[in-house]
Amino acid sequence: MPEGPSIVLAREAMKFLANKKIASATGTSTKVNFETLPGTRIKSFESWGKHLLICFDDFTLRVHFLMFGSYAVDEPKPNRIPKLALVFTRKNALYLYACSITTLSQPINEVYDWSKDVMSEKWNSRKASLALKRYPKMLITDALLNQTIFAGVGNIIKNEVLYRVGIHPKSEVGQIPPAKRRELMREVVNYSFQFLEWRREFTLKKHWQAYAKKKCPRDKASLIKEYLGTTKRRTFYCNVCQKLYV
DNA sequence: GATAATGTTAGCAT
DNA sequence: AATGCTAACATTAT
Repeated sequence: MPEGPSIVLAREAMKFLANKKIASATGTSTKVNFETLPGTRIKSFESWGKHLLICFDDFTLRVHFLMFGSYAVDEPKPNRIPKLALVFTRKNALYLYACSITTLSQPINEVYDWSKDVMSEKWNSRKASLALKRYPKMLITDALLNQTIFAGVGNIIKNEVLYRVGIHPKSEVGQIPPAKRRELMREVVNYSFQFLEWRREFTLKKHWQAYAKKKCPRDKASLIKEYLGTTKRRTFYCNVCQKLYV
């Protein structure tokens, strides 16, 4: 459930629950003030990168699904204990599972820079480029996963984007030529929105070219699978199609 | 049934 | 002090 586009889908799926009065709030989260919720209404659902934001009048619940988190609308998942269960009416409810929830007391516009979210209409690739300039030795495989630069990009998007633009994951950010860097910036957003549409149609996997693949679709050679970067994440790449800039 | 995976961070070690 | 690494968390498909 975790990458940015999936959070956008979650936000869309929950949208209709805004402005409904909460009848009960329960769950195992240790960071939620359950007793303050009944009687109130969710103002809106927002998202920033991989954060799902449940906005109330004067606070916001920030939900992060990490690797395995999930949600259910109206019908709870059987045999699962939610971190947060919001029941609105006999029919309508929201259940959040295996996620991390925190409460933000500041207005979200003071907390979040929307221009860093690749799924936001306020996304600003120029700012991301400037951020990359500040860390010229950083590997591109790490830079793409850096949520302060590319909020919402996860390991699938990272692998697919690098393959599609032909950049080797071990390339140093500062060595990528400007034209290539611009192409990368374009593809990050382009693929993320394709991800959104393909996931909506349940065909995301079908469109993977590199992620979890064994053969390069262009070269027919083997893709290399290696655990790269500071967080040692699964990385799939083709030594023929993807150019190493060092 | 073991394994590994779409992610992040607290806490310990250097 | 600052940096860096590991363990921990949690669920599901293969």
